[in-house]
Amino acid sequence: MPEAYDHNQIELKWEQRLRDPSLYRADPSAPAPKYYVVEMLPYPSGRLHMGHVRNYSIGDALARYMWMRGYNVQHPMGWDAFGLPAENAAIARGRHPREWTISNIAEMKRQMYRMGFAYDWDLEITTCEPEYYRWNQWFFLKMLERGLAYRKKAMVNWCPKCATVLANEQVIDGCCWRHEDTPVEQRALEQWFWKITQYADELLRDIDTKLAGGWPERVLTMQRNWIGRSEGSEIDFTLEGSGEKIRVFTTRVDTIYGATCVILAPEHPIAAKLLDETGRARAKQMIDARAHKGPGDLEKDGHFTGAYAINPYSGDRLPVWIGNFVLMEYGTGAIMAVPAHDERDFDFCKTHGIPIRPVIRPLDGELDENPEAAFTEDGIVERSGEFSALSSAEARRKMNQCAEREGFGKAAITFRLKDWGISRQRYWGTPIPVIHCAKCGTVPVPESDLPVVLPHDVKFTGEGRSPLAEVASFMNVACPQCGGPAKRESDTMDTFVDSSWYFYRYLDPKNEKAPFDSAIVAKWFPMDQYIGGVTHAILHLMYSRFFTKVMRDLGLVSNDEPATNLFTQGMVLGHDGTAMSKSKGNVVDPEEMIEKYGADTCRLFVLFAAPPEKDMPWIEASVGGPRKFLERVHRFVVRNSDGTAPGDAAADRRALRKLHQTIRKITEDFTNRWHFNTSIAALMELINDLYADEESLSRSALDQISPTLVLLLAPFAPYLAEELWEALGRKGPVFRQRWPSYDDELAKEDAAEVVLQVNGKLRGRILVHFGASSEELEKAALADPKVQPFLSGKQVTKVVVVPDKLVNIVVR
RNA sequence: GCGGAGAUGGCGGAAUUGGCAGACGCACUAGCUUGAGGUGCUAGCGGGUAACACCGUGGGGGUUCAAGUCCCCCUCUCCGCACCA
Repeated sequence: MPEAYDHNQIELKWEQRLRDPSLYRADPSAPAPKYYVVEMLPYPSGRLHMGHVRNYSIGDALARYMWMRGYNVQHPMGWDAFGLPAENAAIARGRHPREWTISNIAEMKRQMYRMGFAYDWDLEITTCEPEYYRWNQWFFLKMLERGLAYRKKAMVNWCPKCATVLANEQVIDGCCWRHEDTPVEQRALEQWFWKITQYADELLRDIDTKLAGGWPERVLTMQRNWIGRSEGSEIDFTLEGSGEKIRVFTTRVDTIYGATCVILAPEHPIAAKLLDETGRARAKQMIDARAHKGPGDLEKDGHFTGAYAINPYSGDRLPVWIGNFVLMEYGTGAIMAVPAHDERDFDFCKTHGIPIRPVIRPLDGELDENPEAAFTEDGIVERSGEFSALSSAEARRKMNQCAEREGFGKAAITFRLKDWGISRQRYWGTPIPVIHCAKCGTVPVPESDLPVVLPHDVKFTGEGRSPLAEVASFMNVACPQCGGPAKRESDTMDTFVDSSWYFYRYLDPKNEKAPFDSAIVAKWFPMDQYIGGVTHAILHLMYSRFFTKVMRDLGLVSNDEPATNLFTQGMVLGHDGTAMSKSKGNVVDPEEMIEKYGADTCRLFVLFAAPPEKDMPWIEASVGGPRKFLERVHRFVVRNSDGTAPGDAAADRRALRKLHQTIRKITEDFTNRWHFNTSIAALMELINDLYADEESLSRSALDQISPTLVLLLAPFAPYLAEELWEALGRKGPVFRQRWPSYDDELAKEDAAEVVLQVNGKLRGRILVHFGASSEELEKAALADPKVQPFLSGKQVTKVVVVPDKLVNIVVR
């Protein structure tokens, strides 16, 4: 009896032997085509979770397969090491974020080694190290130079009890995460923004021209919606009295003769001027209420300012309101309300007693004088002066021309996409490299002074201003321009900055002169494959795309997009089919599973349980299947590794045929759609067949089958593959061997099985030689004893023959 | 509300191009093996029937010799966005 499959003994042995990162190194001088595959880097939260195991098992299988296909594979890993949890740990447990983060990284790296992921660890990057984040700062300065970075007042969540700014994820049901009964307020703070909107058009266009086909359609749709381009008009309404202009954005200027009021966002600067004290209190109330907005919709609320504005087309005198449903961040922060032709306006005007004036007639009907609901489709314009009787589309065109001619408006395009607010009132992030000088204003830190190093000794109370603001030695600095006393910026950068370009830095991680060497990047970019969770479909990927375009415009890279292909894997769910969470108690710890079943089994299960793009539940009872399979492979290879074997030609033929069918199947799965669940199922079928014929196989057949089987297993269960490769007396490592090729002739069945149907129902099957003629098949089918009873007393009206496959006899 | 994805045995899933529904695995049942077993092996396993017939891929219609797959209508589930003017 051969020794049993002892996963711990095998895996720990090979983990040690295969530790050298140079084994996984790409060879820059190799003539082989490059393949750059990156899995989204983890946040070092403490331990690997099943989502990581899945993500990295997919990427690892792919990297190993591509190596075996002879590609020059680059496969790095790193740490998204800045972020809020580290700071929370500091507040809750008094551990320094740095120490907490570094020890988490060590732990997770140990786990990744244990899993046997094939990374070139010499490329490792850690975003919280000054060697990395200094280039965030450098990019910030470049953005500033190019006018892509600017400062403006923006609203933040504010907890009055902590007297501190809250991140969105710290706001729970509109209240502070630490004070559940304290509603969050909105406060305006000077913050830094990056002008991603300057690239809105290109970001949108390249979705179709550069990404379609290589990125999941779902992600592209989300990005298109997020960018939200919409064409319309901007029109000035003149305030009665002051003559000040209120500019509104509308996509339906054709309805403007139906406007019955103008509504400003409560934050609108003009609103502050028009409102009295009560009005301003109402505005503040609306702003705060919006922050608490839970899943339930907010009631439409409004307040009349007392002012009137003139419709430039009709001359109508319209009341000016503020309304809680008008967003300052979108369009111009002001709208014209056309209740007859917009549902929201209809709602608003109904509740506030504002008149409704229909001006669009449906193409196939009459103008509804007393509408019960808004008619929002295009139609024929009526009661609109010189524009009457035009179609909506034509009216919009003419009205835009008119606005431009008269100087009170123009055609305009608005994006939903907003500029990227990168300021965080946090400690554990990249310090923003600017200095505030009373004399010179906002002064960038000179490039030669980078990095602006995050100070180590900081108090974490979770209260008060940003922690950095309290560190005098950090804050007080001489102004780089005038040398006078000045203060550093105390905000740090959003951690999405770190993850927007890390895949470039991997290629040249130790460069001290530049973020990376452009020549090296040019060789490897764009990434051939990027793999991660769909949760990052919008923000991370949009910011990464933006960064790439900025880097291109800086002359650093020549690619327009970071990745040609994106793959989004599904989530790993608990046994109850819902997302794993501590509160539900359905969390499965990968390390426990590795202990119990082995890393190879974990990988295999996570790839086998579902196709990789789908969510999959972790059902421990099912893990035994892949485990048993590995045991069977181990047993088969070990006990057949030498000695004589009887040899039965028919059994050999069967086994080799199945072997070649399996190679073909797995090769196709890798090429087409990554359905590794079916690849592994094919391997299971193969081993099942081999067991059935084991006694009869010849020595020479076994000598072909076993090594090939091991090679096929290698991308999915690398540890066992190494062990068996060695047991077969081969020189490793196995993931640097050639992927086996298949022979279609050998894979071919001896005879074609043809299905016999009568009226589309299966009645029998026959074996025939391949390429049998339709006449032959028809004759055989009509004569078949299983088919005959279904023909008696019936008239054959038609016979459909699909050669080598099927005969369908149609009877009446 | 808008947009996207999906619904197949007790469970996870397979069927890639309109051509045998349920591959592979789990669970379950029976037999053999074992001193014993969370072991190994063999067989069975959609419903239905003594066996056939027949029924069966969320529901209803349609196209076709043939539909899980194509078309129309409906229901439900998940995800994203959600007053975007």
